[in-house]
Amino acid sequence: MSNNNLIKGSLQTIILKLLEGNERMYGYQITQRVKELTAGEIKITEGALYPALHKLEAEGMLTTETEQVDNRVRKYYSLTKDGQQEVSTKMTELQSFVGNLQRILDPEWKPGLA
Amino acid sequence: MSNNNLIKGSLQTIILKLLEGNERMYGYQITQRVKELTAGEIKITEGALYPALHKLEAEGMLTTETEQVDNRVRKYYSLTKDGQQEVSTKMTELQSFVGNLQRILDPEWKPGLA
DNA sequence: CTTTATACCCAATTTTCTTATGCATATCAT
DNA sequence: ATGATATGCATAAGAAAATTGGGTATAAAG
Repeated sequence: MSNNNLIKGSLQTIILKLLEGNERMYGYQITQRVKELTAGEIKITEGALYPALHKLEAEGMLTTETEQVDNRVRKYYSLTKDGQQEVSTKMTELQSFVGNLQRILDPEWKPGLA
Repeated sequence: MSNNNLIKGSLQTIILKLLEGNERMYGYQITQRVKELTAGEIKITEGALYPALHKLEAEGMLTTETEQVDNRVRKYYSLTKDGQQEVSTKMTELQSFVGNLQRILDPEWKPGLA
């Protein structure tokens, strides 16, 4: 788990969005899913992930259930009702931000044209 | 200059890219240009901008020339040769990151289809 | 004469991430 | 058997990059 960079603040959105599509996931699984979806280009570090998960749980966005698998502990996270709301909010914000970013960085850019 | 959200990590890229298209710009002008390009949705705070400009200058990406305009000081920033190189690097990194972000957040997304 | 705009700057604090650990089990290769 | 890799959780020190809230100064507008 190491070297990425760029756009602090998108980790929460990533976590919430993945959980929206998966009912429940555990931490390690999230790191693997992100690695898989980005062909290894984005690696969520555990030092970033677990504090983020704990924070989201503390804020009432996630609930947890712990299970024993092969003598190892697994902590599953699921969206709460508030969490489901928050996915939409965060996604809107992020997509809006990315749109604005494109408008600044690429004057030719129009939505819908790559 | 106040309340936005989400720009962590992209400010340097924004500054460099704007300067690439403008020969030289001064700080206040950058804040106005960004506001204009994003219909007021992204506002660069001065507390973020000036430290970023100074850092880029210290790193040799920018050079400055100060001018007197209407008894007010203006500090113009221009890209150095290293700075021009850096624009490409940073743009590639950012576009790559945004692509990966889309792949995580929107499984339907394909490059070139919005 | 106060607000708004122009124009620069800094310091304290907060948020978020990196880096480096620590613990524990299981599997695989040597 | 033993050391590396994988699975799985977690925390702590520090860096990086913002936010927030000042400060200085001129000029125009109300």
